[in-house]
Amino acid sequence: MSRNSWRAVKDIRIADVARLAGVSTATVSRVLSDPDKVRKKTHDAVMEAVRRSGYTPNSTAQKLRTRRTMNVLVVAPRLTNPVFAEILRGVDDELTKSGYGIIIGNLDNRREREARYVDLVLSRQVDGVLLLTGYIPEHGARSMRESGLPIVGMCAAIQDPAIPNVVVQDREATRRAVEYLAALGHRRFGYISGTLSSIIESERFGGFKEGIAAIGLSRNDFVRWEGPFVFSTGVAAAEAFVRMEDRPTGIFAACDESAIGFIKRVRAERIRVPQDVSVIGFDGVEFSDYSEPTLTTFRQPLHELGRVGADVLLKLIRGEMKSEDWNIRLPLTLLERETTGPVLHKDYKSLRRSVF
Amino acid sequence: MSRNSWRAVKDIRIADVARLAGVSTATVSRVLSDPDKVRKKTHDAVMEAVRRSGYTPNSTAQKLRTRRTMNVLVVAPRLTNPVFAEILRGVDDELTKSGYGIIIGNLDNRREREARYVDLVLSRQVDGVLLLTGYIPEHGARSMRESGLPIVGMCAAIQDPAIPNVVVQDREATRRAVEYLAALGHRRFGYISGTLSSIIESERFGGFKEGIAAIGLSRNDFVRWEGPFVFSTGVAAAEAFVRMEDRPTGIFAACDESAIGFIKRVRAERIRVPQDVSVIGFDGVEFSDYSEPTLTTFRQPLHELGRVGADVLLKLIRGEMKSEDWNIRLPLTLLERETTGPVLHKDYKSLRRSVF
DNA sequence: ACTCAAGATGTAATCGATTACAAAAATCGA
DNA sequence: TCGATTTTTGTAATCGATTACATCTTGAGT
Repeated sequence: MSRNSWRAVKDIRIADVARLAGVSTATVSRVLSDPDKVRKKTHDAVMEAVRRSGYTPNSTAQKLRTRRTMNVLVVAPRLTNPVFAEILRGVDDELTKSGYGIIIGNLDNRREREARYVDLVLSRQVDGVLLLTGYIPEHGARSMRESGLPIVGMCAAIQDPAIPNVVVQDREATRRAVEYLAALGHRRFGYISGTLSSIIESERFGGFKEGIAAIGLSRNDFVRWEGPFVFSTGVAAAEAFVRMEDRPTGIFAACDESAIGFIKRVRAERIRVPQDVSVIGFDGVEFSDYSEPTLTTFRQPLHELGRVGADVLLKLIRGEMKSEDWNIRLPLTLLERETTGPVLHKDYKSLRRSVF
Repeated sequence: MSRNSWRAVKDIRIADVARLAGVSTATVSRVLSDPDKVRKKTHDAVMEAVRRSGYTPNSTAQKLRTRRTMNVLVVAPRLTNPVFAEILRGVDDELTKSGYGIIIGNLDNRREREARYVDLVLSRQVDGVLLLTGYIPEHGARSMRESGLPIVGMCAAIQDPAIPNVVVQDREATRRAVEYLAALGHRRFGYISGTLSSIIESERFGGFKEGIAAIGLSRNDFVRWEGPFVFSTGVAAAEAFVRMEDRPTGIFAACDESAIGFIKRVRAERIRVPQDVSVIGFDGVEFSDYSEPTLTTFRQPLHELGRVGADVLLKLIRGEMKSEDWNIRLPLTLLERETTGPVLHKDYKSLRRSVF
């Protein structure tokens, strides 16, 4: 069986259409791309030939000739994460309007996969790149950076004047989270981290520490539990939490998954949320609406983030703007729901005694 | 500003490398694609030139010449659905091993988006198609079906001998769900549907009715609540449920989201799960592990489904097999957890009185 | 009817690789 | 060392479109 055994039986080229319509290939091309440049009568004849032959231009040939691929690479750390999936929807909506396609660069949290996507750039398979990671992938001798291709960062800011960033204000939001808990009377805090090497994590932890400082507390007034952005990180944090002598009462989780994992686990120990411990998440993914109790969290404008990022990239590709001075920072919304509340007892141990 | 203002300053072509190495373009090409065909000395000289110039072949030109794009189109109804995201991971793992890329066809539940992806096929931008939908998109005069491109169905079986299906046994599983609830003593059932027009839904509902018949009951012994595969469908079902006189005690939901939406809502009415009503979901997505109570559900082998589907498609593309007689059906696993239990009271009204 | 500009169409180069075929170089045996 | 054979390399056609430039039509103005 030949290697190309699967190919369509009939493959119609522009020359076939030209012959059928009795014109040159140039005319057929013009009819399809710039109809005003040909006479109505010719136009109709060509269109008729196109219809009858079922011709669709070979887009690879178009790409080669025009040097535009109409594709954009979106590099994401992990596709199963609903945050990235939702951003992707926004990106897709915007790109589709302009006829651009998406090629997914799913790192699946494995950094060695980067090489593959850098190659897509170097071999000119895309016209631009959206980075949902906080850094520019390197690869061998050359990198995306040197390719000259437009890149937009959509994670925490990439420090490079040539690269515009479209991000959310996670530092500010995290800081607000601490202040919000403090206003409810909390004075001992827990911080459940995300993936340590990620820039998002360091932004959020940075904001957290700013908040701690802002309310006049110090490094001694909080504990930090570490792990990636997944449910089980919250579960592990909860297990450390229940073993503590002097438990914090206000918990900030760097993502909703770990917040929910934490809550599920502490409730199994008959610790009540929010009466015994308040928990605040981050992201505002859909299932946080359905957790028990409903999660207090910051909702990211994910769809908008995707749309704005894609829009900036398209402007860059079209040469309608330069990279400098494009750092957009979208605000987050605090959803005050059921997992946070005022501190009931200063001394948690006495609380336990009184309840059980 | 010129239209191509973004393009890299230096663009190295194969001819540049050839000149640098003092050989012809044919030799450079051979060094890169079939190194054994050239003398070691030439090989080294060419590689040195490649390294020094930072050459990467223009893959669009390669595609045009070889008529292979090394891309596969994956058509999915909705990307934010964790089920599809997980399948996609499996697909990605398998395709990456063979050097193929993924182009995402996200329908976002809007059927009119199909045209765009049919065009990708007709304009020969992909070598094959994986359908996570239950039907082949049509478009204008021609369709994917006529393109002659290999297609693999990964939803409920597509009825076309030319198209292999790699699917899960959802009909059997749903039937088993009914029998499982019946074994716990349930005799009045509720069925929370998924998107009505989807083939998955009709498969699952079909299995449900088979189960009802198998335990000797009839159409009068269950109610069906309709809606798409989302949380709010379960919420709406719950609202109808609480208004009922003679409530069912065994609920099957066609997806975990609606099962969780249902549970969240009935608990708000102080109806207990599973003491008052048992709920069984479908899919086994990650957050079903963290719902309260932990959801009883069928776990789909999503990652494996993706890998197997991609593998079948690659075999088809390579001409290593024919489409006929390739219908793979993967089994599901029942996760018996906390939302199902034996029937406690035959008469639910007396139950309410006795409890509150 | 004639000129000339504007508009429509055709010819052929081009995008950047791969590869059939031809030509040259290396290898081998006698 | 010579010719036959095998291996290596080069030349040029090819994939299928777009588009600069040349050429031919059309129609307005006089």
